[in-house]
Amino acid sequence: MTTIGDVAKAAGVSVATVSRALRGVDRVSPRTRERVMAAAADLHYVASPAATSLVSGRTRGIGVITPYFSRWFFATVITGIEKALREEGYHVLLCDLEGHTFDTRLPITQGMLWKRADGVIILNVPPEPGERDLLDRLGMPVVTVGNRQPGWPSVRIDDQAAMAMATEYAIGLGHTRIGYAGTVPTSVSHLQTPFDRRQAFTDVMTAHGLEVRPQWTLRCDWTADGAAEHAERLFAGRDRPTCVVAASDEMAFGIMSAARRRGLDVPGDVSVIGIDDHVHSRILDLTTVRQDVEAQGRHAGALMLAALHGHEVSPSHDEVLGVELVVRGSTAPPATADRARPTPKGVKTRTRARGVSETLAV
Amino acid sequence: MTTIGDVAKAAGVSVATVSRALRGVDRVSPRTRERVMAAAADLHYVASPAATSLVSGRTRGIGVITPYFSRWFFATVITGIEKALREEGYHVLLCDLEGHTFDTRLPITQGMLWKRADGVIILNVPPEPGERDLLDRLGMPVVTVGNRQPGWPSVRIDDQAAMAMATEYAIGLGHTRIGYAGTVPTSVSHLQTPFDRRQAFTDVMTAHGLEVRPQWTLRCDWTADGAAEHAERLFAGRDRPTCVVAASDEMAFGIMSAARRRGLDVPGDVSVIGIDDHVHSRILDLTTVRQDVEAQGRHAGALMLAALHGHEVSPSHDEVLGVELVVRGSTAPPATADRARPTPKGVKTRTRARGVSETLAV
DNA sequence: TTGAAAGCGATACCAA
DNA sequence: TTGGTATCGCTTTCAA
Repeated sequence: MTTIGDVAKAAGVSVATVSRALRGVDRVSPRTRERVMAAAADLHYVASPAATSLVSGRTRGIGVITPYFSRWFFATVITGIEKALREEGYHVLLCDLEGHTFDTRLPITQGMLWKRADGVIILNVPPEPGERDLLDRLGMPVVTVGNRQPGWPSVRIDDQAAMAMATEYAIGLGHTRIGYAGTVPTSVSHLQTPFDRRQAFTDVMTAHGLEVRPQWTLRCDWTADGAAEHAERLFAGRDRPTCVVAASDEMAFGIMSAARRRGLDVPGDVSVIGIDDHVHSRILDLTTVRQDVEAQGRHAGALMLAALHGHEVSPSHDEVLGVELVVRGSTAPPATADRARPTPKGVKTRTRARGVSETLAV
Repeated sequence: MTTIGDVAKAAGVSVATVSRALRGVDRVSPRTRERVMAAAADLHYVASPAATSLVSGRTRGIGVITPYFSRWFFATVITGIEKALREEGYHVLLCDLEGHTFDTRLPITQGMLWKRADGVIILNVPPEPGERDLLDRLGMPVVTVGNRQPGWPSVRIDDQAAMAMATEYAIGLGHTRIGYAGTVPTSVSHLQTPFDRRQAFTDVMTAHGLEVRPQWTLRCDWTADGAAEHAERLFAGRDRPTCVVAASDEMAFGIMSAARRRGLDVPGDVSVIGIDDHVHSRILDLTTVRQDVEAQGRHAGALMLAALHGHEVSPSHDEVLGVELVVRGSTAPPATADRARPTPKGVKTRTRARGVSETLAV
């Protein structure tokens, strides 16, 4: 393993000069620098991050905490984060919480990530109290994605607005018998996204004088399989909704599948709408409210870099990316409703939603 | 930031003793250890990985190189890796190659990963020559997933066997007009999985005296969208196959979608079969050849840990996990064929394939 | 512009 | 069983 000393020897200068020359800072004569660079290249020299980190205090690593790495949404956010960070020579330390409860997390996150990272990006999970303490104590920059946490800047969409858009669209088609998928898990009732989306659904329904029927609310986890299972039971009954609004596209996939398995036509017998615009939503012809997931990751990364570069990032910074309705073939007016306002299948309509409410001040 | 010195002072011992007590190695009197532990806990002491790494030479980080980590397969493998490594206190450094060509990769992988990691796990991509050099020079353990590379142990499935299983099944149903999706990208023609699967398809077809028609071979990338686009063109013609074998489930999704969009019934007019058993394959009722993706990640992680613990891991170690046929509703005998060997839709058949050909010797 | 030397925070060897 | 100390590889004053 070649060290800075080897390079110094080869270039005939001191290690201090090598350090300065290689980092491009400070004054070093062009000729000296050239010699140093040549020697370093020759020897395949790469500075030891451990040594650099020990003296400088920074690691060039950013911890990313995610509830489920393998789910499309999270993996895509992280892709965005990684791309943004890589440009500046930072890298991602992955911390997947899958399979851990609120209680068993701390040891994982603790020594595992802290002290190895210069900052942390937290996806969609609220911090455990011990983690908050730790982060406050360490004073490292934190950015959240997908939800707001007091004291930390965030990047997200407006979950309520997104769900309102989906629900309004369903109602606008003439549906009155509307089911819902995406309840708040009782084990982690503090998850903002499930809570906000359900809230918005209920609010919009109520505002239109429509009833939210408990028996039409699928109490499933946020997976396609889970939704399919619950939806099959729903569709088995005689008294079923003409439309189901799902809080995520993956659940919507499950619902469409269950409907067809029960011999129901989508959208003829039942309409389905989701939120996300998952990578498979186009081919499955799902009407949805689109969010740019990778962009959220990129923005979070940029925010982190800004903080790392010493730019002031306000804890109240709240970057809300826009969403848009993407009408596809899984929705239609209800079979029995009057067709005063038909939206012909196949015509793609796009509606812009709220834009960025506050932009990154770099 | 509390250091080992602070703990030593608080416990009234030397730093050397603190180091020994905390790591649990060496002999330290129980009473001393207790005092040290108490002091450390009190001060929220966590050893600096940088300092530890500088002197010990190890980082407890494992680099994971992946072509696209937001794709289901890769994200799932990485989940498995992360779980295995975390148990032993190792963590994952992500290196996504997406958007990089063979030529622009080295700088990314170079200083970014090397020297920060104790080992590297490479998913499905062959190493760039410079990377091979680097890895050989550094002499760090390497494990590959998804394909074999000379000199490095691997974890994978038998791609040829998997594709043979799919193709045989299609032929066994009576199909003779069979299309294929999953060609080898010309830009990276050395990718083993695409190559092997296509090879096996061709071999099996030939062995049965069946023709592989170029116009029925979809030259698409390995995404659902790409496959859908190409498949729509295929299904637009009059002369179309009665079955399409896809080298991945995601492509199969696209093909099913395209067929239905063209008014064709699946499996009535065209059967579709894939490889993977993607998380959505069950709800989409896709017949496929199942592989345990997360297990591949876990095994790769275990292999890496074994190497790190100094156990001998042979470079020729080749761990081949079994696959199994999962029959669902996307396949049926061709409409025009004689139905001598019908496989009733809805009856799930599972066939065990080759098992692990060699197991990890720890 | 360059070099010498003092840390950064741990580990591990050698004494005690 | 414990403590002193050299050492890991680099950055960063402070002098020259």
